[in-house]
Amino acid sequence: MVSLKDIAEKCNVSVATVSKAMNDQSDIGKDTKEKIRRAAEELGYLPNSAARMLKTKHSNNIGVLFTDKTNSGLAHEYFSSVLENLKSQAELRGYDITFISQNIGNQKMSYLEHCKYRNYDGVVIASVDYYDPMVLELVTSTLPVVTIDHVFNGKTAILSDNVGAVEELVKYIYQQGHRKLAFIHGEDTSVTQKRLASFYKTCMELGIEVPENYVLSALYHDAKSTAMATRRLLELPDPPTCIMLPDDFSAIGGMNVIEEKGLRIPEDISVAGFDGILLSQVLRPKLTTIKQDSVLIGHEAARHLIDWIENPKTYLASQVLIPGKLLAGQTVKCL
Amino acid sequence: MVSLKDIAEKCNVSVATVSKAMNDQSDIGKDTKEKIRRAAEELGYLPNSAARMLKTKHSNNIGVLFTDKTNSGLAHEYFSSVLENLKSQAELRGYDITFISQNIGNQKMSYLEHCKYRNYDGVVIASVDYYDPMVLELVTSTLPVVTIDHVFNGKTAILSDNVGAVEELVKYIYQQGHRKLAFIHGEDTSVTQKRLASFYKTCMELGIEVPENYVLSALYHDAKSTAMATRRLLELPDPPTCIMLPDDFSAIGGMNVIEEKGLRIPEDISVAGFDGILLSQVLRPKLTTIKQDSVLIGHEAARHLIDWIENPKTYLASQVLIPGKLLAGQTVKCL
DNA sequence: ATTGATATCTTAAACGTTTACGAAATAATA
DNA sequence: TATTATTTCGTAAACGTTTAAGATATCAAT
Repeated sequence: MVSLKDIAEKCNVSVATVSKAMNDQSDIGKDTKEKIRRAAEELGYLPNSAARMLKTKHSNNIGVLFTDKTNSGLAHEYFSSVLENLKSQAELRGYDITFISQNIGNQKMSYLEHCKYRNYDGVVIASVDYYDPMVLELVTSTLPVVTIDHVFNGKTAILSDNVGAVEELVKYIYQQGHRKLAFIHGEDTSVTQKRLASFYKTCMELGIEVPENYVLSALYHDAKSTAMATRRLLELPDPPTCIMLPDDFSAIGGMNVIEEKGLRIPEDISVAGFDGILLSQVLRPKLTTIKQDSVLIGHEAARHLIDWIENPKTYLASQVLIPGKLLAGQTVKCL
Repeated sequence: MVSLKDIAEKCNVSVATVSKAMNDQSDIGKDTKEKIRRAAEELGYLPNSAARMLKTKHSNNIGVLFTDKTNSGLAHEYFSSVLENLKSQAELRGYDITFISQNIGNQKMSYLEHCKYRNYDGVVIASVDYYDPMVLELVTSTLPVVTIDHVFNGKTAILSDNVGAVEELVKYIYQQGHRKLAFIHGEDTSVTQKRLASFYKTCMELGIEVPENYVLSALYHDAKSTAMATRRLLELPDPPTCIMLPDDFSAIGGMNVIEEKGLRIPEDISVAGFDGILLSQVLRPKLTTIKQDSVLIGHEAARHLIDWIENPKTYLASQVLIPGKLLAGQTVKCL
């Protein structure tokens, strides 16, 4: 490996001069800078991140914590899209992305310890168990942390506007004439709580009564459990005219049940999804859903984190609300 | 940060002793080892990866090259699953995973340069343009490299058995009585070429003639283009009785077209997918497809790469064929 | 008692950078 | 001309490890 020393010898200058020349410091003459840069080019010089990291204490590397404990994680199109865009934006700003894990070499360590070991400049957390003590340890550290769809005190959070989205969706369904609205939600998370609260609140504002048995629990990204919940709704003595399903993928489970019962969507019963993944726009009938802006969410996560990293003194942690967008498909009938 | 030096002072030994104790070297006494370990624990010692990397030249870090140039990439369930399982297996073996990009800090660099800069111990490549000069540069380097679904000389490749899979699928369809088999393939890649060749070969062996207009080109993971291709097939004077579609997701496009034409699957026409993603098992009718074992592929990629990294002298690059599995659904009718 | 082997620890250099500080040369100012 | 400022470069230490080589002490064997 060719190092600064090799360049220094070739140019008859000191190593310090070479270092400063490569970093474009102001105290090196213009012509020597030229000379050094040319020599570096010729020799095929590449800086050594380890040495640099050892001195400067920063790594140009951000850690991401994604887990797949639930059936979400990387397999979920929403999160993989967030990750993809986080990655591309980070790359533009000159940062690498590596997954935070729990052991390196043969040494077990906590998430935070991993971050310190690798000298990550910052961390983004998404799709994890936010009540895991190890996650807690991480977010209570002094590292710049941005979380997605969950807020922690003193850290910035990028939040898909679930409250606004559900409100918009409910109002849209109301406008189509529906008054008997059911809601199947996913497992209990802060996101679920927001959606559910927004559902109740909007219904109340619109003067819709929501029978207790119109609200059921299923699992995100799980066709089977929403199929079961949907069946329960259909067998009700007074079934709803429209069902809001946990997400676009699990919606398929619900739609299957409906069609197996000989009912037609949306003529006999309406449904709506959530997420706005590619799938939703390809299904027939096209799914009415809310598109979560995973592209912007990924970008903003990277942007905020790197702003924080690079201006730790002036950066103010905040909550960034990313609006969703109603995709009116064909699954909600106008009564 | 607490370093070896701090421990050394506390224990009245030299830094070297501490280092060797922590690395469980044989030339340190049992009781001093104990003492040092305890002190390390008490002080909350964490090794510094940068310093370690600087000396040892290895990083316990592997680079992965995934791109999203096509509409595949991370958004594709197959690849995200491969990545997920690559990640989990690498973690078990004590390696971190970071994405290979093209610029760090404000410095543009090639993939290979990135790898050298970060001292990656090895690289896995998947879902990229394998003819990109920068990719070529990477695979012709001396780094341990394992590629997925593409083979390079001297490197190990983890290959989903596309040839065997297509053969199995075609034979299955043949057994169901079909003789007029159409094939819509994705964009031209080595995977596509294998599938296509296997399709032709198997058909020939079975004595099936394949009219030229039964083989059409579309795009992977793109419902619209396969919809178009499917339409072309349906409008043929002598249409096929079964259509093999590029993959499970794009299959939806084809199935939509068929149903829009008033035809029923599989009563009027049969279809088959490829990939075996979750979606395929949730569609109604359930899709007949080939499941690519993305879990094993991810695991094997990690296993081979790390074996290579840890035994560079004895490791022999090879090609690992991972069999697929026929998932017989309901979309291929028994004639 | 001398030698050699073994076990345990230390010394010191090295990895490739960055950076505070100082030195020398040159230019500007009084 | 003498002084001060400016520009440009070098010295040397530091970051936290690892490791070859050496040192010391212990112990067994001759």
